[in-house]
Amino acid sequence: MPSSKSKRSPAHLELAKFLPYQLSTLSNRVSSTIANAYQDKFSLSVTEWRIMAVLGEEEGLSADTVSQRTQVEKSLISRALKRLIARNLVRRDTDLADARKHCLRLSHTGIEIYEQIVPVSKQYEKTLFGCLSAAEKTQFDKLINKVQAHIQNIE
Amino acid sequence: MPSSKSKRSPAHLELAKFLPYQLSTLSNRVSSTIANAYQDKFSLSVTEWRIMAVLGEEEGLSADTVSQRTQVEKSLISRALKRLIARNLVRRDTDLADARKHCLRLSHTGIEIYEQIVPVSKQYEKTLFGCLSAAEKTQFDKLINKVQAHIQNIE
DNA sequence: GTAAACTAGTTGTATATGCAACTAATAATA
DNA sequence: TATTATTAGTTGCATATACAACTAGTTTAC
Repeated sequence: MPSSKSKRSPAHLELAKFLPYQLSTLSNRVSSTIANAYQDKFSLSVTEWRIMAVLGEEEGLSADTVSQRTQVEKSLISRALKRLIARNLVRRDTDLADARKHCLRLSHTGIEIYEQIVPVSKQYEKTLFGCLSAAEKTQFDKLINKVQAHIQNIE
Repeated sequence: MPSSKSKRSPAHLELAKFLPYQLSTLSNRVSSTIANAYQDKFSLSVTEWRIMAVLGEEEGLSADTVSQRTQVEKSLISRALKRLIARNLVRRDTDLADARKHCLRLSHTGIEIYEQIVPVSKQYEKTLFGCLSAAEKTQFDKLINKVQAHIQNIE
């Protein structure tokens, strides 16, 4: 005997419980909030800021490496770098060993800006994820990383 | 006495532990994988599919409601609807009570396509998040919803 | 050592996106 | 019942994005 409570449709998707959807709407909300802040306060796009964040962690990377680290398309990196260099936030030197490559680093001004942005970023993280306890935050991070690694594997 | 192990920079951001960044890269990876699948198999963009998913759950919604449910900008909804209606996947009738509003629902063809996509979506969720146990999945969902609600509150 | 294959980065171009201005319909107020 | 304010939806436009083609430099293999 079939269930008395039939579904709306034979195959049915509950969007509210569909992880890719949940993940995407949360991520979009977080990203756009932060993007607005970077734009308003520092006139930087998220891509531009990500490049700076990566270079703030490690100097002398190539554009290609930055692209891999940030998960941003290399053409976007190229155009974003053009703007950052024009604004004198990033320095670019040609690699002595391989003339195709460039060594990227934050300029003096870039470092100053970077150091202004870092606490702002941290504050946003605190505000947006402030409802999570330290344990929950760790848990969240662990889950994200687990899925991240898993997807990287199956690709 | 200062710590013997000084940081690279006074204010420093570890991107690998920065939740907004982690969330964004994971979400982008998941979304683009699924977007490619929808495009290849059904010639639907993610926005188009989301509209169908929402209408598959509830009929007769207005474009505005669809916009709120999907978290997609109303101009994008408008353009995506134009394509869906042109392809005869969605029907649009003018609301009898309020001539500004339209009642949207999946067409007969739309329902057929919907029912083809749902299992594909579910399979993608299973594949992409397959590394998580049922408990972890629940936990992940709970954390996402908690943050989601929190952000909605502070906005 | 030269041709072919590969890699780093840039640019062309088509499409996606999102804000703001707009039209049309309705509701609220005087 | 005019006048104004709101709301639903569309469209204009500027910018963002992404793929693919391209240039230039380097490596590999014959």
